[in-house]
Amino acid sequence: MDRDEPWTIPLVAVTVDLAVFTILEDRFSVLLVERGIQPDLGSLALPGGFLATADEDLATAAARELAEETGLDPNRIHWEQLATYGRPDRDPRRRVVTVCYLALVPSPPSPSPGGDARQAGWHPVDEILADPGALAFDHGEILADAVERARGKLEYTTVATSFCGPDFTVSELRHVYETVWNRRLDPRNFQRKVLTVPDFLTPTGGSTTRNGGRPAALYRPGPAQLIQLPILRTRADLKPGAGD
Amino acid sequence: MDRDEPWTIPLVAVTVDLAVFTILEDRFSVLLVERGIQPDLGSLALPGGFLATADEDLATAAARELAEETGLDPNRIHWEQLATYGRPDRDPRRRVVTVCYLALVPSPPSPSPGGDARQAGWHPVDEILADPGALAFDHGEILADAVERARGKLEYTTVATSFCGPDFTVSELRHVYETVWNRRLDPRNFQRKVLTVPDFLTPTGGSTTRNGGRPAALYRPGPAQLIQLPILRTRADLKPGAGD
DNA sequence: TCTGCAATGGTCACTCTGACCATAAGGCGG
DNA sequence: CCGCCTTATGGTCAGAGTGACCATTGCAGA
Repeated sequence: MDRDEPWTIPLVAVTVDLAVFTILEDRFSVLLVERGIQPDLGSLALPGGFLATADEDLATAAARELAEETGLDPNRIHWEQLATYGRPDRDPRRRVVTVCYLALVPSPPSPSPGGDARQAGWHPVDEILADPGALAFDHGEILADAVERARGKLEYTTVATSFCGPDFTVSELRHVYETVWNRRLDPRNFQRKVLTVPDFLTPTGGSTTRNGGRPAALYRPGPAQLIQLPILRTRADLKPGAGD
Repeated sequence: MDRDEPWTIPLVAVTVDLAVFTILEDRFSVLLVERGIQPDLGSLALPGGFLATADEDLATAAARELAEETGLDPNRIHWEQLATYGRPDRDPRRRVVTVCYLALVPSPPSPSPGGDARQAGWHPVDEILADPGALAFDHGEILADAVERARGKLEYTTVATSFCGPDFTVSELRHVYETVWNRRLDPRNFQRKVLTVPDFLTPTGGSTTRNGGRPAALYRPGPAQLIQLPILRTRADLKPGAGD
C-alpha cells in the first residue's frame, strides 16, 4: 500500500454456504446443487449465495438460503454456524469470504431448484468424500469439516433427534447414530444409554409396530441440548483387540 | 430492491477479533484493549482490526493481529477460529462482519500497544463476564462464547498444555484445568487420568523442585490432539449429593 | 537430624460400558 | 386359531473407569 495514499477500509463479498444433511434410504446424505454458471459449470457444490444486501444479517441470510434450498421452515430444524472460509483465491472469479452453516433435517421433501434453476439433489456423504474432486471450489474441505462436526455433535448433544420425525423409536434413533457414524451399535446398550441421559427423550406414551416385530415405545425430543456423559463413538475402539 | 435496478454484489467490511487467554497469577485472564476512538471511547474491547487489504487471507489477518497484540509468534501458540458475528448493527458506525479467533498462550509478555497506541492488558475472565456492560459492541457475547469454547476444549483435546511453558509438571497442568474450570481436582485422580491418555504428555526424564515438596516429574506436550476418553469437567456433579 | 510440603503410590467402592442371552409382544401366513 | 418370525425390551456379568481417600516418598529448609 502506497504510504502517501490514504488507507480505506477494504470491502469484501460475503456469501453463506450450507451443508444440509439428512438420512435418505439409510444413507447419511448431503444436499448438493449443480452449478449453472462458470466456473465449474456442471460441477456439484454446496448450496449458498451472496448476502442479499450489504446489511443483511448473516443468520438471516443463512435462514433464507436454507428455506429456499430445502423448502423447510428454518424455525423447525436444527442449523448452526460451522466456520468461515476466507482464502482469497477460493473462488477464481473474485475474492469471496463464505460463512458456512450446517443443518440437520428429517425426511426431506424433494429439493427445490434454487435461484439459478439448477439441479439440487441429495448425495451420500461417503461417496462425495471419497472423490477428492467431486465438489467445486473448497467445498470438499468444507463438507469434510461439516461431516466431522455433525459426527461429533451426536456424541455430546441431543441433535441426533433432528434427523427423526416428530415421534420416533429408540431403534430409529439408533439407526441415525449408526448411519452417521458408520458403526453398528448394540441395541440393548444403546437403549440403556439414551434412556439414562436426563431429558434426552420424552416418552409419548404410545407405541408403533411400523418396523415389524415387537411394538416399540415412541418418544419425542426432550428439552436437553447437551449430553453430560457423552455417547462416545470411539469408545468401543478402546477395547483390547478392537479393530475399525 | 428496485426490480428495474440491476443487483450488484454487496460488499462488506470484515474484521478479525481475538479472544486471547492466558493464566496470570492463578487467574484465567483475557487480553483486552482500551478503545482509543469513538464509539465507546475508553471502553474495553477484544483486540482486532480490519483486513489490511480486500484480498488478505482471514487466517493471515488473524495471525498478524495476534503477533501485534501479544508479541508472540503465532506459529508457536494455539489459536483457532471461534465463530463469525454478523448482526448488521453490532457496530453503530457501519456494517462490520467480524471473524473471531481464540488463542491460548503461556505466561505472556507484557502486552504491547496496538496500532491505536491504546492500552492493552490482561483481565480476569470471571470479573469481565460478571459485568454485562464491561465490553464494547457485542464483545461480551463473543467473550462468553470463547470462554465456553476454551473450557470445552480442555475436556476433549490436549490444548491445556498450551497454557504451560515448554516443560511442566502434572500439578502445573492440573492448575490450568482448575483455573479455567473454576473447579478443584483431586491430585491423584487427575494424575492417573492424564497419564492414562495416550500421547497427551511426554516425560522429559527430568524433574523439578520449583513448587516445593517432593520433586515432580517434568513433561512436554505429546503428539496427541484429541482425548478419546475425555476429561469431563462436569462428571463429579453427577455423583449423588454433588452441588455446584 | 527433623519437620513440612508436595508428589506419587495404592486401595476400595461405585459407576459405566460392552457383550451376550432370554423373554415378550406384535404381525403374518398357513 | 396357531405357530413362527421379527423386533423390542429385560436382565446379567465381567471389565474398565472414576471418585474419594490415605500412606509413603523425596526433596528443601530450619
